[in-house]
Amino acid sequence: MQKTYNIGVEATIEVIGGKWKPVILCHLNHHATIRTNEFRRLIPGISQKMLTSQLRELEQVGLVKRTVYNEVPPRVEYSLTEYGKELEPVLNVLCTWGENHIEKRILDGEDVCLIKSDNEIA
Amino acid sequence: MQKTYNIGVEATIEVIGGKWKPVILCHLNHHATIRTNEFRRLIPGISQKMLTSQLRELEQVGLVKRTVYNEVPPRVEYSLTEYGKELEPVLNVLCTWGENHIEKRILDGEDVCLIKSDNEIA
DNA sequence: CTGTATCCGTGTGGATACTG
DNA sequence: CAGTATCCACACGGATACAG
Repeated sequence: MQKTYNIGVEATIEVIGGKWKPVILCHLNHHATIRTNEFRRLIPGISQKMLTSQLRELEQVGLVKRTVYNEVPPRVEYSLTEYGKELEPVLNVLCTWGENHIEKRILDGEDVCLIKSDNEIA
Repeated sequence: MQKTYNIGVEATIEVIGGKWKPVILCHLNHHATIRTNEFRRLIPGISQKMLTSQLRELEQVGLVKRTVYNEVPPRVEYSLTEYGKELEPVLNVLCTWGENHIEKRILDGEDVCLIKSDNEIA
């Protein structure tokens, strides 16, 4: 049985939709390589379970690469695959629109803010 | 209490996230104005309930405008607001990435396809 | 440090019937 | 034609505990 889509975005949502995947991918878009615990710091709201399950699914569709180092203590690093890097324009535009939207809401007097613990870590 | 975000995309997802909102917005991005029943034809999978509820939420955040005409039979038209039109780059990139992803999967031998009942209706 | 397993509440979303 | 109101199932996702 054939799976059909009526508009391109349906396929996009199916792959990178949901509450956490876009966030995970955006961080990977900014950092090149991220360890598990770094994710838990970058995304304070996510649970262990969600983090691994979402990463596994992104791995399945070939967007994320998982690298395990046989060390003690164990070390696992995640990064975008070549195919995943094709998401860069998508992720950039999703991020910047959100930043602008937050700006707008601040100007509207809402009590929101953006904590950019993300960039310029090095 | 202040609402905080750690990365811009979190705000984006909060507003246009979910299973249907991106699809609805993409269609509005293509058509300028859409009637309720046209939506139900463009998005065969959506239920009446979901369609109206998602449209209401998009109206709430100021992305979609709802126009009611006092006619018999009743006519309601939806369109993007000025602010909603700022989503255009986001929606375009979401659509085209999905189209390319479907292409890729077809080349990989998967039984999927994109039915473009969407454009060139006129 | 990283990852699994389990339990369980809740929101999302579907089906149906009904109103203006 | 457009929208509301119920009822209800299920998967999403959180909390916790445990394992390699």
